[in-house]
Amino acid sequence: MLRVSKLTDYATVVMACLAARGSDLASAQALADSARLEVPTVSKLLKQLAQAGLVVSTRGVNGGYRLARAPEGITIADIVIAIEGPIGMTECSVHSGVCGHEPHCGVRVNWRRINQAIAGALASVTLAEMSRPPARRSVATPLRVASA
Amino acid sequence: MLRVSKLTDYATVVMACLAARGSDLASAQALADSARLEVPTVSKLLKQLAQAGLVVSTRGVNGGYRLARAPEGITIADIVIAIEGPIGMTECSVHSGVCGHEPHCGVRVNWRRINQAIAGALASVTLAEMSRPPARRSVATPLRVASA
DNA sequence: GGATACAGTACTATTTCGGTCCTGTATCGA
DNA sequence: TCGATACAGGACCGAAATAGTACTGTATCC
Repeated sequence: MLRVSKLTDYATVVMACLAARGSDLASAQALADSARLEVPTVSKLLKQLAQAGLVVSTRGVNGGYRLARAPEGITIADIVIAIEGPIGMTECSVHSGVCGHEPHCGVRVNWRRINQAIAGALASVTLAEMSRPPARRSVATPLRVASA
Repeated sequence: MLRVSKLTDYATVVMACLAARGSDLASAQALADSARLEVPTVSKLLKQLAQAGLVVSTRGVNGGYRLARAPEGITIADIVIAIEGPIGMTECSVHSGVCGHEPHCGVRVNWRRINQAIAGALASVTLAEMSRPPARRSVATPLRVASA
C-alpha cells in the first residue's frame, strides 16, 4: 500500500493535539497522554518537528512545546517533509545520478510531475482542517491540487 | 521520503515499454532488455500486472505480453494499485478496527480525504502521457485532481 | 515430443522502520 | 547553590517489508 510511515501518522496526531492547546506549552509527557502514544516516541517526533521549525521548544521546569505558527499556516506536506524528508515518488525524481537507468528511462521526468501533484495535494490540507472534527466539510468533497 | 516502491517504479517503465510496442507481443526477456532490468524481476511484475488485468499474456512459443487496453485507458493509479495494493496514506484509513487509537483519533477521517486527493493525482496521469518523451507538456503544468 | 515461454511457489539477504535507552544541557524553584 | 524537571542528541536493537533469485509446473508451437 502506498502510505506514509506510522511515525508520520503519529506526528499529525501530536500536531493536532498541540493545535488544540493553542499557545499553551505542553510537555512531551502530556502530549503522549493526549495522543495515547509512548513518551519516547512522541519525544522523538517533537525533536524532528522542532528541527523543521514547526514547533518551538522551551527547556527547563514547566517547559514544553507549542506550535511555531497558527494551525492554518501548517500543512500536512510540512509534517510529512519534517518526518520523511522531501516528497518524491521515485528515488531518481529527487536525486539524479544514483540510477543507472536514467539515460534510457523515459518516465523519469513524468514522475516529477506526479510528485508535484502529490505535494500539492498534501499542501492543500492545513493542520487546522486536520484537527477539526468530521463536521462541516463532506468527506466526498473533491480536493483541488494547488498549482505547484 | 514518501515514495512508491522500486518495483512499482520498474512496473511503470515496463508498462511504458509495452505501450511503445503497440499491440505486438513482447516476451519477458525482450521487455527486460528494453527496460534494462533483470528478467526474473520483470517476470514477477508482469504476473502481477496480468492478475490486475492491465496486461494479457499468451503462453507458448512466440508468446508474450501486451497491454490489455489502450495506453490512454491505463493510469498510474492502476499500476500503483496493481503492485502495492489499495492506496491509503494510513493503515486506519483503509482498514478500520486495527488501530486501538481510533476512538480518540481526531485525524482519521481527514486522512481519508487526503487519500482521495492522492489517488486522484495518480489517476490523472495516463500511461500514454507517461511514455511520451518530455516533449510538449511543460513540467510546471499544474495537475487537476479528478473529482473522486 | 521437444523447445519456448508464462505461472506459481518458496527462499534469502538487505534495508528500513519502529521503538527504546542513555547521556548531556538548560531552566526553574527551594 | 543545588536539585528536579524537561528538552537535545546520539546509539542501539529487534521486527518487518522489500528486492532479488531459484525451482518446478504447465501451455503452446514447430
